[in-house]
Amino acid sequence: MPTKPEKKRRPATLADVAQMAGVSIATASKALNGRSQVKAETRARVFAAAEQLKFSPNAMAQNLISGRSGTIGLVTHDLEGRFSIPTLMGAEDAAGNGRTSVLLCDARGDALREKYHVQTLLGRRIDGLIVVGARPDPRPSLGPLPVPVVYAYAPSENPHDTSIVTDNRLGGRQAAEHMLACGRRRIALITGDADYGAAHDRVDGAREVLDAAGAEIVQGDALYGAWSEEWGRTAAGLVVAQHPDVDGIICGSDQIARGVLDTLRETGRKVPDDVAVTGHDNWEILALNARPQLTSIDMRLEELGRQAAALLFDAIGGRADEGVHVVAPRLIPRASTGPRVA
Amino acid sequence: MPTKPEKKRRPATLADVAQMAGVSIATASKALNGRSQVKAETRARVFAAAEQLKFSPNAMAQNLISGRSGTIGLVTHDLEGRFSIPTLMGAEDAAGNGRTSVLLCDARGDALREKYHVQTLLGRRIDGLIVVGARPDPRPSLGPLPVPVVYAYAPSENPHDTSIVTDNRLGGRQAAEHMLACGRRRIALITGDADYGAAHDRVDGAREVLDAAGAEIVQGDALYGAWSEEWGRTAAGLVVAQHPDVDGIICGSDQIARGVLDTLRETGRKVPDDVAVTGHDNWEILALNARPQLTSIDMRLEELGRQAAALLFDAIGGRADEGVHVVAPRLIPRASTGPRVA
DNA sequence: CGCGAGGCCGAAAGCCTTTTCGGCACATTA
DNA sequence: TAATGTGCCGAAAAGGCTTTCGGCCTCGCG
Repeated sequence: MPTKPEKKRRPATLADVAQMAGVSIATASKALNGRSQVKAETRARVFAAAEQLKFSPNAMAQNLISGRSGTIGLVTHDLEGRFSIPTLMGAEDAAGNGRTSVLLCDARGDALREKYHVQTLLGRRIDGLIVVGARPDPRPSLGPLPVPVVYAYAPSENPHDTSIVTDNRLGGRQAAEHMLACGRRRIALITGDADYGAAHDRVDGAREVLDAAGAEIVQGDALYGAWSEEWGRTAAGLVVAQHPDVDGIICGSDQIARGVLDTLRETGRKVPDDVAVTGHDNWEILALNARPQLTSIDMRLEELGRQAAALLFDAIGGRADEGVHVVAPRLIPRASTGPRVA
Repeated sequence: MPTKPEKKRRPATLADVAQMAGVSIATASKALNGRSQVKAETRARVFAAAEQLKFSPNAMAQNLISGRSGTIGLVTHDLEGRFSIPTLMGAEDAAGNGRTSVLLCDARGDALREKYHVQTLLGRRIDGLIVVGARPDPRPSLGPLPVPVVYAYAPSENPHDTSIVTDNRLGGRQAAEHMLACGRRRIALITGDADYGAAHDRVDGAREVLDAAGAEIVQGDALYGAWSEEWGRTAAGLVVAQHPDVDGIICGSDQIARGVLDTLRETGRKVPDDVAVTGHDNWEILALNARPQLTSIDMRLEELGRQAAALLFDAIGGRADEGVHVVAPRLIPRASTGPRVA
């Protein structure tokens, strides 16, 4: 059946409420906002009228006065990506609990699109901006903007901007320390694309710990390749062929670790009895479905996002805190690591 | 150069531009908006002033007049989820190309939180609302709202709402037809949680095609279990033990398919020579890393999101199109299917 | 009874922009 | 010259709300 041409009923305004309650607009406003200069009985009348008219204050008008929009912009570069989403979640969470809403834009790694989005967001008078990167390497600064900016996951190249990132070096250390705690002494490092600073940071952290403990890094250095299971299988094949006595493999990602586990199983190594394996990212869909389930480094990205929002709110409140902040990851122990079984 | 002691550098307003250009506010507005009643030379002066002051019109004031906010709300229930994100991307894409921005809220499957978010979104005078579900089963309607609503991925229970979903039944048919095209005649169906309507829809679609072709469904019915690799391994073990002559397995998800592939390899079956396998969802991180790479049904969720936005814009424009719309999935052929090799 | 003190309420300004409409200056026509 | 156009521009209202400030009324106290 066709739509009934109902008269377009615009939403109730404060004036409507005031009229129904028999008071002035000013009084209605004060009543609804809890100002003290209204008699209790009057206030009740106003509330009743507002209720009946389903009045909800026009945020645009309110913001026009206050000069604040009660929104923050969230520009992401990787909406389909694994890493930006949890960050976004944390930020949305921190914002949603308050009175601010999130305007989302996806710039898809395109600087031009980013600029365009930032411009329209500024036109909407956002109170602040969070920029979520697609990968952890530093990115160009947006330059001075009329509102505070926080760079999350990917830090700004400008140290005077406010950034918050995950501590990849510490993640590497945690993996290595865990290996040592499991009694492993001949460790292989298999990681992804050497173009990623994060790959090196994780390796550096691990090497620092292993060197200090006098443990061996088989082949002397990490194996760089790709962030894929395929590379994990290949690299693990190399390692077990050339160093049959390897007893621990630290992987730069959970995908790589999945590949490593496959090769180990197919070459007859028991995990963790013969070889312990750690992943990185704690991507549960991979880590929990692995055989055995995968010990992994959780970057706590959601927490990162939450803190990004917290930093932003601080900056909006005038307490800017420039520089690069870090969120400590944590190791989630599962069945792929444990003591050696000789 | 006498600089005024500006205490707080608020963003430039139209009045500032007008003053600098030596014209009235009205003229400045008309100049910037391309109205015809301005002399070219005057217009140039205004533009120059705007440029210099970095003027960007206050969207809140504009919207206050027009009554439209130029924003749409996007309520998701599964921000970390695999399925809502592409839908959200498509919607963001469709909106971002126009002049509308997206206000994002995550309700986390909580109806109360959803209600709260919808309320604040309405306060912000969104022009429309998209609700993205976490799973494809029908969900309660939000009831009549002062703005158009489109339910994406999870349809509304109310057939008079506008919903858009993926065609799971067709997805099942596509998988089955592909199996037949590959010459398979003894097919097993392994799928996930029987609580999901989508699981049944996919099975029904497949059965319809297989029955029509007179092909055998081993064990007579689908095996329902969980959406996990573990279940895929287990179920595949059952199937090959009881029906050694199975030559095709249609899986309800890529995760299940991954598990199935593992078991097939470990029981010495060659894929696709002995058994062909299809997944569902085309989750590339799983499908592309599988051995062999996995043929899968792509639900085209991004397209679904785009169409959701398109439907919403239509409704905002007065051309509402109620009912449940479907997006056709498509099969992505990869190495896990192919002709039998006797 | 007079007077200051509060307690409540309402008129009006203001936020920033768009849009309507009236007015002014100049050119054209009768 | 007077009447009519035409092209540009500006005053002012509108949009919904908050806030300031002045005014009225009642009350308590001297």
